[in-house]
Amino acid sequence: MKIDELNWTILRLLQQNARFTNAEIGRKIGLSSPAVAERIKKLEDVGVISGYKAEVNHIQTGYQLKAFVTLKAFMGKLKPFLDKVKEYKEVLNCYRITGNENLVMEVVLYDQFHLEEFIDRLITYGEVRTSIVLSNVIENNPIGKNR
Amino acid sequence: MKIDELNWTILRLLQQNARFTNAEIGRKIGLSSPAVAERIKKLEDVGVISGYKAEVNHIQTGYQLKAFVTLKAFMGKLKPFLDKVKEYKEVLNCYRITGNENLVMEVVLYDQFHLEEFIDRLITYGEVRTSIVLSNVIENNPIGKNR
DNA sequence: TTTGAAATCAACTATGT
DNA sequence: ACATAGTTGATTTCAAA
Repeated sequence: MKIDELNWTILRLLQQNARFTNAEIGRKIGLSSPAVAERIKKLEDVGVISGYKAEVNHIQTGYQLKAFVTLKAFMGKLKPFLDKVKEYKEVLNCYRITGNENLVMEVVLYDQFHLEEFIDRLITYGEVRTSIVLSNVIENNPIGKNR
Repeated sequence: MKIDELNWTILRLLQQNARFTNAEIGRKIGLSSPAVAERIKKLEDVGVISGYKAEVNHIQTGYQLKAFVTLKAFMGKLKPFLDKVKEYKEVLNCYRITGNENLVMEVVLYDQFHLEEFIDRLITYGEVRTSIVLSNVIENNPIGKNR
């Protein structure tokens, strides 16, 4: 799909705040609210916009720690783990990756005891590397037209 | 803030689809729409819900590659990079982390040439490790009450 | 429950092929 | 002449008081 300048602006705005009304967006880009609605609907239909999500502050919900955990699966252990990981509520995202490790997971945890217990669940499947998040340098930078 | 069962359900629903109306949510959990509105407003005020974001499919927008890139900064190069990275449109998220590396970045790229050019920008600041994302095992699993 | 605002739908208009 | 993208105004639905 062709994404023109106006659509890029709409995408940027909705990535910043999905609750902008069509009228507000229209005011910013110089279109009527039905025209904006039409453009957004098309972006949704084509799959450029795949959904609208509330962003939850994990610390406010009691998850004090966030971490990136990689797994280098033992021989024959990757498939079983791919099934198992779906049951882990702590895992926000899990990706297959190239390189020395097979998977990287973004996880939230209550505290260091929770982290320890979580790692214990993984070590039967492979080598585990854990990087605890200290701070956010950039968070949810909207995708835009670049270069 | 105390988050009861109903609020956890509301959070789960809004993380799946931020466009549920108060009435729809109310129907699912057996509350009136104003009651739901009041609960959501409190979750927002307290900061449990920090925003509502449109989710954009990066492949549909022309970014064929997604990767995790870590940086182990050279002596004295971390601070300069923390300033510089804010200018990089490819970087969706960037976190300070514990461990051998200082930073992990989630980036989107047009193609392997773009990736090469991006890495070239980083190598003056430190050691770079790149893991290209092959597939999503778990994507945007909502935070919930667990264990 | 009521009020105001916003989304939706219909009909019409302008522009470009 | 037809297709595409936009406006305007009426109706319905939603959210805020």
